Amino acid sequence: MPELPEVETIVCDLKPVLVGAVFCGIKTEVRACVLPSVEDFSKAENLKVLDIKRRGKFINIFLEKDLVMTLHLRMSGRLIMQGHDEAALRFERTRIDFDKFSLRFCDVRKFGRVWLNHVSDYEKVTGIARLGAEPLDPGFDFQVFEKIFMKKKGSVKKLLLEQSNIAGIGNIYADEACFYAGIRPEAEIENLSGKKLEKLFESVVSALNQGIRNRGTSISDFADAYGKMGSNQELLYVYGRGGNPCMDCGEKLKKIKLAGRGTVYCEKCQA
DNA sequence: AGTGGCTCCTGAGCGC
DNA sequence: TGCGCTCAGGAGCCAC
Repeated sequence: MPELPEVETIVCDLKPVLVGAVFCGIKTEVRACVLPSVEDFSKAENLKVLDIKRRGKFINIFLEKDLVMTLHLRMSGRLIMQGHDEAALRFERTRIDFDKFSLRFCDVRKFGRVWLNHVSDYEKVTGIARLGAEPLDPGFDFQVFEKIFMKKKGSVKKLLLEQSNIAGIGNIYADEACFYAGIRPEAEIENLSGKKLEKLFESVVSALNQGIRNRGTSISDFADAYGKMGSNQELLYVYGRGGNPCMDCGEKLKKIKLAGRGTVYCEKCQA
């Protein structure tokens, strides 16, 4: 599923091609996923793309006339550049046409969303306004991290997954970060020592950066803007490996359900 | 106010 | 071979 590193990969791929392109129209087979409505997007026709930026797992495409197109891939979304005349891709739900190419939004589960809003209210409408810290910002240091989790209650994993704390972490990188840090996902955050919390901070940042370096984790659905797989799945220690031996100690990895998500950890390495 | 659980959705994988 | 069941889960929403 696309998390911060996957979305970052797509945005970096798209940026050089998309900036300066002209929006020509949108077509969809899932009307409920295009907001406020397909018809509403006609007001953006013939407008030029000024910039594209990631925020958490959201993609924001800034257009002329203070309009913003926002996309969220949710669980199974892909965003792939194609020529106008190329056939629809597998599970293609929505196509966003620009003058020189078309962006195909493929999404098995139809959870993905595309919005068009004015810059003055896009953050509120899309939920971006509720996002917490951006973990790749230069200002995101341990002091910031510590402050976020101070006075918070609940399991480490649950808090990492809440987008209002830190934006962009999903199930894969939450499990991996917990493994790096040697912390059990179900550990209560208030019981962590300062040293452990610092280790968790470093682990979160390095798990995300490793994902970006490897152009994302392609477990089942993810592909970059050119339709190519990432390679980070080859470097995962725990996610998706329940029942297999721990790569560090050989112990059988444990799989549980936590915060409603499949969760894998090593009972020996993660105290 | 905060939280747990339900909901959206469909393909893959499995047992029989 | 094919049917039906279970699982995967990001995030909004609602009941308590």
